Amino acid sequence: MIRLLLADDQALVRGALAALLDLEADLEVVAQVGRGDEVVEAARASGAEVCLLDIEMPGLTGIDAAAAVRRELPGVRSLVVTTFGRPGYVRRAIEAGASGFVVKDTPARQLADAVRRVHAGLRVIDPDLAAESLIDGPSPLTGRERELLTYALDGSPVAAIAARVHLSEGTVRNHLSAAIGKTGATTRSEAARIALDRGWL
Amino acid sequence: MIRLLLADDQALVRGALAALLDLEADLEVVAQVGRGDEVVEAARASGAEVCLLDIEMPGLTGIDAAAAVRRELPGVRSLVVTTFGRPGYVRRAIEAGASGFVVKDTPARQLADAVRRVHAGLRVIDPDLAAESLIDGPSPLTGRERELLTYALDGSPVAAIAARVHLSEGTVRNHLSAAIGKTGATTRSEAARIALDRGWL
DNA sequence: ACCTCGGCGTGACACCTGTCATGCCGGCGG
DNA sequence: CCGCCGGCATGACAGGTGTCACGCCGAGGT
Repeated sequence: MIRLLLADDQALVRGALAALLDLEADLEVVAQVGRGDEVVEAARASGAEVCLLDIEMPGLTGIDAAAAVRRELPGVRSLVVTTFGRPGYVRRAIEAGASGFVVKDTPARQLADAVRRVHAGLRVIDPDLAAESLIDGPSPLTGRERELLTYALDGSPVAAIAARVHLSEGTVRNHLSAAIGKTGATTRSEAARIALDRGWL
Repeated sequence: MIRLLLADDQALVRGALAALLDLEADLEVVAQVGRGDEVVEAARASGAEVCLLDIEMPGLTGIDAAAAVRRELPGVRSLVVTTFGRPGYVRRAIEAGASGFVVKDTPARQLADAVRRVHAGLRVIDPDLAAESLIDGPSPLTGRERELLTYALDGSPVAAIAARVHLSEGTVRNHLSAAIGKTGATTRSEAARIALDRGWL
């Protein structure tokens, strides 16, 4: 009997996944949480062996939660399940100590197998995403560039960003210009969108 | 026995919802599709009585699919289930003839009840969203404004948008300026993001 | 110690962008 | 019929934006 923890902020999806996995004779969902920062505590309390983690969660992302599980509960394995197949996510999830990475549009029947493989100590990674994450490599953005791009995501004017990070407008423009070059974009909004798509933020 | 059709582009979520709803004694999932433009045909072939429709789907949105069901199969009711609780979505879903609107972070056990209510001819609408969609009213954007905003979503320069719709750059700037005023934004990217959040696009 | 290199920060310049005043056109009520 | 209004289109002007050349500093390599 494999003991499972489910973490997803959408209650409907969480409950539905629980129903799906409980149908398997050798799987048992022993805990469900809706926030990333509740994962470690719930896993410890319930004695979970495998954690199914969504990335987009309040409190802590699924990737950071996987790192926390790795650190606090070394025997527990993590399987990251997410909506968005962003190449950078795969890399970061694996570096954080996750044993597997699956996107939400894989067939439902494969999920239980993925859980079993992870529990057995194997790695499970979506092959398309693995290839994609290899070809475009790790994020080329520097720390400042990444930070300023996240502020630029909502289309804020340069002046607002400059004030927020206590920098000259010229400096902000310069970092963003570098990011525009590295993403192949022509405006900072486009650069921010591209970086987000690739999981660089 | 209520006959259900499930439409969601994420196979994992679709399968999980099927598992969840099949647990109910009086519900039966008779069809599953991953595209909006397959809904009507599958509903007809399977004799579904209620359609559970996600909004974000390839081919046709869940809202447009609800309208198509309304038109082609008048006896069949639609329940829209979506990730994003955007006020404009509720209004448009109801106008399209959907009988219910539920967001994906409602508790799983309430979903079956929502299906039963819709099947019985009642309306099921998330109360918070209903209130929100009333206070900020329908979209104040004109046709052109909405069109140009969608093109501005990815941060394209004005020149690119102007070329795409065969208009002068000045005209494009003017429409976008109007949209900026109506959304309370200060840049077109911000305006596009706000309009998207409210379901105006 | 010296050099080099990459990240960071700054200001000047050319260009793009948002605002405004203006005009055209179709629909609607007096 | 006529005036009025709202949507659409355009160009001029002021201000915001991306690019560039430059300088500073700390981390390796020689």
